[in-house]
Amino acid sequence: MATMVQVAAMAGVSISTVSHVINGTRKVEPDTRKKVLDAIAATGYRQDALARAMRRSRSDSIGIVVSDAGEPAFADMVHGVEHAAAERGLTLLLANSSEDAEREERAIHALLDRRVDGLILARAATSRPDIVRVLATTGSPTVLLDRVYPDLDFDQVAADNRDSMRRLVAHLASHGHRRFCLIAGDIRVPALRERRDGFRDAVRDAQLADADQVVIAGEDNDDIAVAFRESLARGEPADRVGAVIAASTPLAALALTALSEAGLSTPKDIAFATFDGFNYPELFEPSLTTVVQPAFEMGVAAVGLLADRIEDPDSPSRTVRLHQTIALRKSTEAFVV
Amino acid sequence: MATMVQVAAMAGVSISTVSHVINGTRKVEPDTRKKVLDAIAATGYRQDALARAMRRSRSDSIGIVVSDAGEPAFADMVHGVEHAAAERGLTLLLANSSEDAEREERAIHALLDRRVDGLILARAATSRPDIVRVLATTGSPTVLLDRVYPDLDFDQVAADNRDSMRRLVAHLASHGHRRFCLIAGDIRVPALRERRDGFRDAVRDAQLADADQVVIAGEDNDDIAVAFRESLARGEPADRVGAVIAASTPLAALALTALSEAGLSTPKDIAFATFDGFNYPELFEPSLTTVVQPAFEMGVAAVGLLADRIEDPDSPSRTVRLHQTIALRKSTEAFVV
DNA sequence: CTGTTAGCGCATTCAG
DNA sequence: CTGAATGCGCTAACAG
Repeated sequence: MATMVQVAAMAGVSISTVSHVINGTRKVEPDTRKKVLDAIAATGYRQDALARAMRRSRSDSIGIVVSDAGEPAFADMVHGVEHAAAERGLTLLLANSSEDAEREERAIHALLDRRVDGLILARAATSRPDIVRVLATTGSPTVLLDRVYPDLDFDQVAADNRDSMRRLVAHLASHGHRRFCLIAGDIRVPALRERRDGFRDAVRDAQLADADQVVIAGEDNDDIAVAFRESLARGEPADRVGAVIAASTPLAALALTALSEAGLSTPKDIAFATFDGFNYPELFEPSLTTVVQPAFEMGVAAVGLLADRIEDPDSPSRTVRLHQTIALRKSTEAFVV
Repeated sequence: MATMVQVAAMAGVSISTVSHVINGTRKVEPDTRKKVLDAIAATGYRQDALARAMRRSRSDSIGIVVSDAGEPAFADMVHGVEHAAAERGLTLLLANSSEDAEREERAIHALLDRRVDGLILARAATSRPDIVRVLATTGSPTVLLDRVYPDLDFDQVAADNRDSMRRLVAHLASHGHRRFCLIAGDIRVPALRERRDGFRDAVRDAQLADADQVVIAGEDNDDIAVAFRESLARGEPADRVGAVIAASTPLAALALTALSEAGLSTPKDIAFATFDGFNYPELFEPSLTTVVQPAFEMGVAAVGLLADRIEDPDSPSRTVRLHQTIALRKSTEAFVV
């Protein structure tokens, strides 16, 4: 690859002039400017991003670490981040943590060591508290995405999980459902914990009997599946006043499998709703009532906060909560009262 | 952040010694070694990947560009690439092209400008031929993934699309199906073109009447949907000897929607099979017969070829074809003959 | 076994 | 309006 030196030689100018025409960083005579541009075209010169970043101590790139960019919700967040980053001329470096603390740590360090200007982080369920402390002490601009921690002094972006769950359950309760089974999942994940809390809020609001509600939480999805099957076997929460709510897509998959095995059909025997949902929800039979994250917008918002933080490292940190919409579909269609 | 100079100062040694203990690149007295290690721990020193890459002209990182890491098949390929890259101590930089030629080009350049050691590329349908020429002339180690071009002199990894389609159709034909509708999609995409060709092979092999076969190809999925609906309206290829085959996941989604609108049920009225498939295939009713790419293994293989290429830039290029398995499920369950 | 030194390619003072 | 010179943090000769 050609370097500035060769371009400068060919154009008969100094490398400093070349640098300035490339970056538009000072006035240069149209003639010399043209000579430089021609030389660039002739040599196929490209700026070396590494050398440039090293000299400027700034790379115009940001990193994002998510547990799995293949999960629909994260995929959309990544799309939003890409969109917003491109708009600001930032290159995006993406890494998966696979929901594993060690891989998460490696990914963060790999990104930091490459001198990204900032980091967007959707922490793994088992994420070590240390990692976030490191970020704080080194002062690397960081925004926490989707999985947010209220006690941490970071910029954060998430959906209004608690309120959405509350609204969902309130809606179902207002249509006569009195008995719920919430498959809450791994409540070490803040989003899932928030959804669980929203469920409790709603139960209280609607004055449902606590004894009629089942909440299944746990770290291992296989255990959760077992617990759910047992719950179904005990006859909870059927009887046509029951509803099952899955707090995430993997949990929904597990729940639907168990329901089908138990010979229960939706919404005839039991109502069903989920958060996040599947790639092609319209293809499911019945179509599933789903609380949808504004994932793309969350990604955009994260980049916005990050860019501001990079520009002004000392401003107070902000948390953005985005509204989730509830798509009511057939799986919770009101039974005849 | 601390630099080598500070570590060296604290340890009372030269920076060259620091470098050597970090990289284990020459013998150093256990005592001094310990002093250096202590200083590193005390300062929280981390190697600057940029400076190191610049000096070594090698970054120990590779880039991958796919149309959308959120698509299940690509997500799995990315997982495979990550796995194999981590195993070799390579950092992975991932970018989406969103099936857009311009964004693809930007992504490739962003990666190249950051001096990745090599590139894995699943080209967009509209990918400009130039881009690949640039890669060839600059000699950047590159492997083409999933979407391969037999006339190009690159290392390539793909599934045996043509043969898999041939086997699938042969199977269906042997169970009595005589009339097919292949939703082939955008045959500018090599994988889709190969599948189309495999279909033709099978029709010839089984001596099916050409006039009974429908192949719908096109660049725009909406147009394809319209064409498919019209085909169904004409009564093709129903009558319980018909089968619909979708050549990719988005095409399957479109096909299933149209079938359901037309009031046709599977497999009672019509058989259905697809390539790649959905995230949770077991949740579909009926379960769908699917030709599954060995996506993870394809990712692993791509990294293998790339690492070899980086090591030996002048070896002849290789193409790896991986076998696809056909998961037979209810959607093609044999009707009673 | 360890230290000194010359760049990698670039942005940026400081002089002219 | 332009050029010369310095150093970002690091590795790899080279010299002791």
